[in-house]
Parts: sequence; structure tokens; C-alpha cells
Amino acid sequence: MTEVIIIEDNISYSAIIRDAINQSEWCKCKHEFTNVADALNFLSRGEQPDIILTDINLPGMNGIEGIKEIKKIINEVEIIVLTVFDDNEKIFDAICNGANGYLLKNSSPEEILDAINIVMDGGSSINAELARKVFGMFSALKKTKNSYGLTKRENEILNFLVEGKTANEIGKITFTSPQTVQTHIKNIYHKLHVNTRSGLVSKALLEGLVSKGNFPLK
Amino acid sequence: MTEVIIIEDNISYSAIIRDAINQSEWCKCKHEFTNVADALNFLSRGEQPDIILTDINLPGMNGIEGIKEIKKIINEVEIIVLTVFDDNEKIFDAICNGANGYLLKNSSPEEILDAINIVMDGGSSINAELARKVFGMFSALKKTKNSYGLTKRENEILNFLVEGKTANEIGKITFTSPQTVQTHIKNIYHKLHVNTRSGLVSKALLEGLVSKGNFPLK
DNA sequence: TATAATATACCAAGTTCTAGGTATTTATTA
DNA sequence: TAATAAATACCTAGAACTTGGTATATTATA
Repeated sequence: MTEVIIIEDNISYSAIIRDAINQSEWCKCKHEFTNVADALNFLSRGEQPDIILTDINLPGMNGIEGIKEIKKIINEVEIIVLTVFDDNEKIFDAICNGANGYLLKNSSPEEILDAINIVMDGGSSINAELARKVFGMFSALKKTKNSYGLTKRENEILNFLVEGKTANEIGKITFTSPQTVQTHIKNIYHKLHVNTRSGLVSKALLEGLVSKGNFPLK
Repeated sequence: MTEVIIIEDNISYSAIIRDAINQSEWCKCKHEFTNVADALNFLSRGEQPDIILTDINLPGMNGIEGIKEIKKIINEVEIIVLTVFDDNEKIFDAICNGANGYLLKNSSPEEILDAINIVMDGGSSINAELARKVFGMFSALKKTKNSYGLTKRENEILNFLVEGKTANEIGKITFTSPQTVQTHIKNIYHKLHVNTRSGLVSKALLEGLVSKGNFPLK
């Protein structure tokens, strides 16, 4: 029997979910909370639910912080978040904190039970609309246009710099003199408006000017 | 009527999918290809399918490169990829290139039709197992923070270094001597096993040792 | 073909970094 | 209280970087 607890400040919505859960035969919800603090209090008494269904926008501590605190108490619990469509930041944070279910707040009892089922089965469940939003953000991120007009050679050298190599080392690799490499670096500096090696590397990575595997996505 | 084309080198699996699609009333597949080149050739003749269902491991050009090339010809098409479970890299690449459906290669005809439906409806579809894998990688990423045992001061200085500041500048900001800053940097080098400023900045960013907003996740 | 862009290479002065030290003060912890 | 960790500060020599130049051969491109 899967045990679920709910953290949701809208008590009427919370009641709907609870009832839906309790009507199933494999899943029960005996405890509901309207804020994270109460739930943490409950968990620290040694209770171990299988699933925590939590809202993100909660009074007091929000759901994201809540997830972090919950994981400190029990790490094995599965977390499913309920979110509104426009909460881009929050969805990311939830993913990073290890939630395995993502539902829109208007989800039907069936959708919620489905998600619980999938998560208990070892999968992750994400609503199709949210999935498109999440994927869309990743793909937008990857459009690493070389907007600074670096040449092929400059780009090659930039990549070596990001790997921490010195002008000397790069010269040996590219079979050119270190002075030539230094000249290229000088030109890159001017194009990117930086004046330190570290600033250059930082800008290159943060703006996706170099492609380190799937970075910045992994 | 939704038009689908399939790119899949396993012709028997391709046939199963095609038949399943053609048995539906809202979706038809008239063209199958065993490699990307043939599909590109087809698309460049002006054909505009709604959905491209593509394998990732293909002979010749792989599915990821394929997606890139396809997008160059028609940008509006929806892409659903078929992948094996262990293809971590590939899944990321597919997401980054804007695919909106992710199915395991053993997916049933029903699952595939479901995915097509969701994607045509403006959502994204991802198999629960793959979703957990993807989310798990993100959350693992977020946990690599400061595993090198940097002290508070070292961490503070690391952040300034990532901003491209010199030891001198950092000294002025922190009201300490540049020599002290230099000593801290030296210690950071030892802890992170690097020996250049650029290598340090690179490692700090790539491993999430510094927190620049939600970077590296946005 | 003329022009612009790219890649190449060097000079030089001043600054900054790197790596090896030593050493003191201030918590923190065993 | 003794030991440890953290932050502080300085020394030195050699390496590397930064910034301002100049200059030539090659390759696109208008």
C-alpha cells in the first residue's frame, strides 16, 4: 500500500486529491498539511510516507526549500510537485532537487494517480506541457551563436584556453609560435571585451561560446 | 490528417510502427527511410511531414546530426526520437536540438501513437524511465558542489576569480593584502589540482563549484 | 583585381601569476 | 590544554600574461 502525504495550502484542492487517492485500492493518504513546517514536523517524528505530493507556492517556506529540508530527514521518499505553468525557475529548482513528478496545479485526480503510479514504478512523470517548456528552455540554451565574430582559429584557441592551457602549450599543439597564439588571444580579448584569462574563460563558458560536451547541460 | 515519416534502419521495427500508424484514423505514414540522407533528400524536395519519427543510432549520419540537418530544411516539423536506455549523451543532444518526443526503442505502437498525439497537441512526450534518467542527471549535477573542501574564504575568492578579477583587485575588495589572496589561490589550486587561472575558472564552472544563478542549468 | 579578413610572427615593457617557502593570530575541537 | 584548521602576510625567482606596437603571406570576397 502506497502512503501519500499532501502539502497544499488550498484545502479544497487538497481534499479533492486526498479523496481521489483514498478511492484507489493501492494508495492511501492519511495526512495533509497546509505548510512545509507542519510536514517537516510530522516527518521528523519518524513517519515514512512513500510519496510526498507538494505544492510549490506555499505560505512560509516554499516547496523548493521544502524539498531540500525533506530530503535531509528522509532521502528515500519520492516527491511529486504541483506547479503553475509559468513557474520556469521553480521547475528547474525542483528537478535539481530530485523531484520525480511534475504536474500542473489543475491536474485531474486521474492524472495525479497516474503520476504516483509511474513514480512508484521507478519512473518520472512530467506533464506534456511542462515537458515541452522544460525541453524548450534547454534547446534555447544550446543556441551558442558565436556573436562575437571569432574566427575559426580564435575559436580553436579559445577552446584550449578553457581547458586551462597556456599560450606556450597551445603553440606546441597547433604548431605555431607562442607569439602567434598570444596575438590571437589578444584579439579574442578585444572581441569579448575582457582583459584577463579567467574573465575570458568565464565568459566563454557562461555564454556558451565553447562546446564542452553537453555543457552547460551536464 | 497528421503525416509522419520514419527514419529507422531496422526495417521490421519500422514496418510495425508504420502499420500501427496507418491503422489509426488521424495519422498516416507514407514514407519510411533507413538512413538520414534519404530522408533529407526527400525533405529537400519540398515535402512537409508533421512528425518525423527517428532512430538515433543510424548507419551513416546519426539521428542527432540528422535532427540538425532536418531543422535546416524545415524548422516547423516535430521530431520524436527512438533511443536505447543507456544513451545518456544522445538524449541530451536530442533535447538540445529541439526534439519533443523521447521513446525507448521497444515502445509499443500504442505508446508511439500516444507520443505523436501529445506532440501534435503542443506538448512534449517522454517515457517515464527516460524522464527519471534525465532528471536524475540534472539533480546529480547540482550535488557536485564544493566536494573539494574549500573554506569559506577560499570559496569567496574563487567567486571573484570566476569574475575575472586579479589577486590585487580581490585584495582591495576583501581588505586583505594581495599576498594573502595569492596564498588562498595557491591553496585552492592544490585542492582542485589545477595550475592555471583559466583551468581553475573552467573547473569551477564546469563542476558547479560557484553559483552563477541557476548556471549551469540556465 | 583590389580590398578586407585571417593567420602568421616578433618586439618590449610592465604586470601578474605560479610554486616553493616561512610564520603569526585566531578560532575550533579533541 | 594541546592540536588542528583557517585566515592572515611576506619572500623570491622564474614563468606567463597583458598591451601597445609592426609586419607579411594567404585567402576570401566584392
